Amino acid sequence: MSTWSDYPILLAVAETGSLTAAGRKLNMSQPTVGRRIRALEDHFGTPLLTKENGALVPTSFGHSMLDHIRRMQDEASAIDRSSATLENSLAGVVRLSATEGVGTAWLPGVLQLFRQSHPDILIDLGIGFKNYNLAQREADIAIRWMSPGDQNSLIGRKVATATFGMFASESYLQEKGAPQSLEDLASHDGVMATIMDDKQLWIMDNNHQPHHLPGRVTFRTNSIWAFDEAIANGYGIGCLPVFGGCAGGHEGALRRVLPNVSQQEDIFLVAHEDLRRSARIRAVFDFLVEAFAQDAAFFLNGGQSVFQCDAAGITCGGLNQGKLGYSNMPTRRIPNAAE
Amino acid sequence: MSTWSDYPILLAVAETGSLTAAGRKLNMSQPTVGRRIRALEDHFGTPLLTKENGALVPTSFGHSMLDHIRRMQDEASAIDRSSATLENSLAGVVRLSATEGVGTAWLPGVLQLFRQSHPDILIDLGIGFKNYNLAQREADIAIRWMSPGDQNSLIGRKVATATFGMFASESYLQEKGAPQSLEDLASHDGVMATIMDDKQLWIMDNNHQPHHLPGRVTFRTNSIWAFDEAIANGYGIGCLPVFGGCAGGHEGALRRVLPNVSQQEDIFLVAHEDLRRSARIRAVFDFLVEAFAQDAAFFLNGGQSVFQCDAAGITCGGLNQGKLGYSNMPTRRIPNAAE
DNA sequence: TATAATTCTTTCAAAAAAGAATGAAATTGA
DNA sequence: TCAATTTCATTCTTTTTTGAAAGAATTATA
Repeated sequence: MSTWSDYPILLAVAETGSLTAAGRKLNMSQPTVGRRIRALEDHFGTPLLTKENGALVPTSFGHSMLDHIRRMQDEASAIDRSSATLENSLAGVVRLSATEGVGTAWLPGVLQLFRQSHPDILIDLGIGFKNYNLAQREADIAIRWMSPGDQNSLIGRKVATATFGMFASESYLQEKGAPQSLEDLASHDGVMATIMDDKQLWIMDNNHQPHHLPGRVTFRTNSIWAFDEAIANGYGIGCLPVFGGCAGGHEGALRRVLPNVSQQEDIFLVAHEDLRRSARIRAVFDFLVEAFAQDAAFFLNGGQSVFQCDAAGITCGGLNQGKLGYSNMPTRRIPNAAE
Repeated sequence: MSTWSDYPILLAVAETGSLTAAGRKLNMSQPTVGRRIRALEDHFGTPLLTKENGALVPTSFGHSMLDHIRRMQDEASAIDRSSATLENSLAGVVRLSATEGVGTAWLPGVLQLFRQSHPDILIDLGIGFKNYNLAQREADIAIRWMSPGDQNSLIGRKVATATFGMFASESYLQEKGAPQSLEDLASHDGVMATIMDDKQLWIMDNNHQPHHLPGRVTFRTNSIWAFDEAIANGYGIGCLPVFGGCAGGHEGALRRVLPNVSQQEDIFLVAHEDLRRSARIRAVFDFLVEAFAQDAAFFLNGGQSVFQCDAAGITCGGLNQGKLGYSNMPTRRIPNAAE
């Protein structure tokens, strides 16, 4: 038998640094992973991985081998993608990836609406800081803060513009007072989030570099919820989206400071070119484009989402869904950030 | 488990057109091949092969899949090649590919000499019309009539120039007489061989196109031995290399016609760039370069090979091997071509 | 330093895949 | 048209591979 099936295993071990983690990732037992690696090493007569500081690291030959394996994987992914376009039914799984804020606060409710017209499409929503690899089909569609550029035949579409403002808790303001100008920020505490890929969340200048940074950073996280909690608990001033869902958990407790200072970021819907021909993926994509368009004011100015307040219907698949609120908004939050 | 190991199986079936032949090629049983293909088809939910005129032919999706699989195979081959360069010992197998003429008449004796200094290198000699794919490592070194050009990172080295002349049998000449000029060939019978890749073996003009073709072609083959036999049996005039080994089987029975007409073709030694670093492959390569150089006159003018007649020694691996003839020249030939 | 936790190796029973052999279907050639 | 050959499907047995569990080694933590 060919050694090809062992290659993705080697790749997983190299990426995770352990046999156990690779096994988890590949849904196979750790002994099997170990055996397959050893089989490869026996076949090539040379070690492929060595233990370095407790982690398994590729040897020199292992590295050169992995270069080739990654290119093999690109091709294998292309096969998987093109197979997805074969089936033109409006049934099956569509994997969606989104950042925490939009993904948890806005998406589930909106997609509830989608289910009405497409009951056989199962949405698999991956939330997280991790950028799911669309080329490898870890996700079919991603909602991102950045355009994909021209890389990897990804297509990106700007679907909304979100406004960010500066917020602090009542308790913080009582203690330190509110800044009256951008310059005042230098004498304030700041809470930072690194949720948008690698960008820090703060006021940006025209070159997309943060400026008027706070005098002291008191908390840093990659979770929008922990971020939110930290601000609410008086850690300092933070830059939050004005739209309800994510900053809204403590909307009552938070005060906007420097209300004329705001920051705008575009939201993109990203998918792989190959998948445009898949009926069900296209259905989700088109629905989301429409949904974002309908809720443009929500992202831009905050307030109520049209989907949340029964104010409007959204057409989906040609059918006007009528006025439809939703009830499964997430209510439970991650506990206090200080825990 | 991943489907990767099924990909080369699909490739083999697509290339051979049958499960049985693919099984032979891959050293696996026909039922297994069939099962793996079906597993792939189940996985992708679509047929990959259909039966057309008795042969298995890829479907449209199968075709697009095979494109990717071929690129995967290029990478897998690169892994195999680079693994060959790891091991720097002068032991192991070196796969050589050569055309019938040089491969059977000249090579075995020459390599006998090589064995003296490198007893642990096993030469695996593949003779045949088929051009072994060096990129896929079907062979490590090939002796060819054509330079590889710049394709596939192959390196080619011109090692000899062989002279071809026109030959016919005594019996043919008695019946039809000998041509006195190239123009006379138009009224003669010709025997054609297509042994040099796709080139026909005949007198070439400056553009490497055959000209002064015979009035009638009486026999055509891709075997130099059948070719040789056909000429000896009076089928007509043929273009043969002047060097002993291959035309030499009937040297006594053949007469050269138009002795001032000759044709020269270069012989190339070809290997993959990646394999230059392999000690044992390099040893064979360098030895052959030297051997061809020593026997330049043999290929150019015919007569005795220096290796056959104890006339000279050849240095190999820095050691002068001294005068060494060899005894295992092939004596048995393929039987009469008419059989 | 000792304890806990994690990761890898080994062993053994269970599951999966492979090959051999037989039979059916299709193709080729007379 | 029929026999001969080739190719593919099916069945059964053997072999290989896998996962679970328990033990050893290493790393992290108190």
